[in-house]
Amino acid sequence: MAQPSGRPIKEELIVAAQHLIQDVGVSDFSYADLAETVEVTKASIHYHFARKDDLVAAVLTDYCERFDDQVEAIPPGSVADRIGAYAKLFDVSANDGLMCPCGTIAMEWGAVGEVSQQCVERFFATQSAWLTAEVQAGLDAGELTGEIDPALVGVGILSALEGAVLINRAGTSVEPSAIVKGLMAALVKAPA
Amino acid sequence: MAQPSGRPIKEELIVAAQHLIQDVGVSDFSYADLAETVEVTKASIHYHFARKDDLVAAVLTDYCERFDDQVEAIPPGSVADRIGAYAKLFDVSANDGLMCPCGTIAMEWGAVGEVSQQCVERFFATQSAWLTAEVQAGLDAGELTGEIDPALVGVGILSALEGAVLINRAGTSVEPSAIVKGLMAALVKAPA
DNA sequence: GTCTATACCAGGATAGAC
DNA sequence: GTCTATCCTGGTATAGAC
Repeated sequence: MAQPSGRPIKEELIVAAQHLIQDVGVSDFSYADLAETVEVTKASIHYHFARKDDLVAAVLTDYCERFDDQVEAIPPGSVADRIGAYAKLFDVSANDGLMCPCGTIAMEWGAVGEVSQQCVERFFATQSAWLTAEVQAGLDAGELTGEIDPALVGVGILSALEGAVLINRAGTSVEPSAIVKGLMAALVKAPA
Repeated sequence: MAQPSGRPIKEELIVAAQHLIQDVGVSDFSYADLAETVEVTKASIHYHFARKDDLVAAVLTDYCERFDDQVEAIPPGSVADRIGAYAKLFDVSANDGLMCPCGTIAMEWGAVGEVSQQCVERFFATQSAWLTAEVQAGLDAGELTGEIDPALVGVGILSALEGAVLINRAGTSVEPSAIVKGLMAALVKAPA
């Protein structure tokens, strides 16, 4: 992938583009912006990613992959701890106040190609499923209590996280993980 | 406001622009799009709203006002019912699958002016406060139970609603109101 | 694989007639 | 208050030299 000598420009482009997409979205970042950040010319970027949507798709693919890695790295433990750790992945402090890239795409849905869309669809489905499974495990283990529909709570936590990231850009300042903790508190059975 | 004869173009522009903003966001809608929808020329739009951000600010002001009206119209009743009715305001089926305009602005934060930003900040603060007050009322009335921090749950429900609207644009198809119902279920004390 | 230069188009905004 | 016509800028993308 990376040449023996010289920096791996393609990777640099993906990283910088991801940052821009998280900050201003797909439509509002330009090859000119990216060129300035990475210190190459627009034409060079086009060499690596002929069309803008190729770059966007590469960014999303990369993001989803690395996100999955982070989720897999969550250590075993109580469901509350695991979901707490998961929620921290969305925190403002962990992401420089930037959006989740998949969240921005959801909003700019019509502005990206099919590859990107499928990537984002899969992301939300995967995260929903992971959370649902955790909630189910919590119920099975007797760690959670009350009227709980695992699938609904799973997608609910994901929604709360995405929404929390969003409104934190607009005056709110409550970390996504704190919000989920607040919602989960009522579901966790008090230890005897 | 509206002329005795002739249609109130300014209102029409605001309504159509709001729809566009909810659909594709601020940056991705153009005066050309709007001109086509309302069947006037770009120049005419500029007569009513000299700069694009004037239009955006007008749209947001109008939206927030009408949203507040809808919230005020929620009938008295149990907290669960009231929050349920509130959540329905966000439903996909009630909004043609469109985003909450304030949600789109939160994402495109840097692309709008101060007036618009303040409007959105106030919106989230207001909604958060309303939900928090309802949760508090539910606790006071003994309707809700468990480990509940009203402020955290209030902003949590708002987050879940905004997030649910967002991910519903990307493959998910669970109504925001259903999600909130699922989260609330665990907080509501079973009737004796 | 990176550059300069440029084609091409669309967006926001303005001027000025009607 | 609406129109036609136009300006200017900035965006994506391409051609072709190095």
